[in-house]
Amino acid sequence: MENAALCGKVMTDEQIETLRLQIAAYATICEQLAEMHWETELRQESFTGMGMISSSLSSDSAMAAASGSAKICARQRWTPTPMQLQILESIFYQGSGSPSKQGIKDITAKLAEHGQISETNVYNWFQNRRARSKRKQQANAQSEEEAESLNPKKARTEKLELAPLLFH
Amino acid sequence: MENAALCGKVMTDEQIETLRLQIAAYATICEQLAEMHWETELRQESFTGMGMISSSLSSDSAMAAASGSAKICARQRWTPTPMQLQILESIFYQGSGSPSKQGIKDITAKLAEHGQISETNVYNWFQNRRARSKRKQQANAQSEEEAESLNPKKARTEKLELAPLLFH
DNA sequence: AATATATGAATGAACG
DNA sequence: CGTTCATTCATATATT
Repeated sequence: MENAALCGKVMTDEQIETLRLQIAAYATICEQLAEMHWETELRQESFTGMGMISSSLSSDSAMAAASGSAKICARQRWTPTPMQLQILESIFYQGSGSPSKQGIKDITAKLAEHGQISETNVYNWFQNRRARSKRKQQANAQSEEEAESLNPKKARTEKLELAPLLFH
Repeated sequence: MENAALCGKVMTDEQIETLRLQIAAYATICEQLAEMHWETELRQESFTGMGMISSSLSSDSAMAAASGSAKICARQRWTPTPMQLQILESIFYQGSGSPSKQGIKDITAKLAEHGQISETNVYNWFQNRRARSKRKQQANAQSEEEAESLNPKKARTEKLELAPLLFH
């Protein structure tokens, strides 16, 4: 960075923005790795039992581990990565509001390239998207009253749904 | 990193593709923002539902710069007036923790006499009120526990910001 | 001002 | 599918 001062900008603003996006993507990946790590750790509970007297630790230790202590991290809910969100939005926007069973499989497969995801996640996402989209329309419908009579500017823009994407 | 420009490819094809998609998305969003701007200017009514602008854009300097002097940055969150708050609290206290759809309409109408408000605001308020009321009770349940020693139950600070690192 | 808290809003998942 | 819950995010307000 020091050289930047001497030589002028090394990167355009756009490139810097690109970088920022990439960084965000990596942050997401790291989160997912962390989550995978936790899940693996949980799964190990059952496996580690093999080297021990499994019967004796059946319920008690399991309960103790589950309830009392760390349980490190209780399940976090899935959050779409920016990339996943964008893909989802574009699919939704392109008309396929209710993908079929197979469609969900395909979409899930595609999104899996950009982060951990399950078919249930995709299914829920479309469910919610539809529901909230519809509710928003209903809300808009209430403003129908006055526009009717005296408003000739019906060049009325299509109410479009936009894709909120972006990072925090 | 700073020498990347001198060393050939800085980004993989996939990364470039990602960038391209992002840019396309930004273009779309800009169009839609502009359109929304007009619409919101036309109708002063509930900016409640229209939150999509600020939250997602806040971190993006480029977008912020784009909006520039034009305002677009409308959305402030609703804040109940003391009078509205009092009415809401009394309704909640009187047992109607979950007002019906129609109930929300009525309440909204009543509160509108004391300041700008929308049904969504009322809906959210009751949602939050219930949730936080319940959480208080939960807190009591914890007193049963051994107020004890070393249970660091809250790994709560978790929402880590992780460092990005490297391209591949 | 800077930090801490309160609270309006967004959203993934669950429920009927 | 429509509605509700639980959690999280972001901002307004309070406190130092």
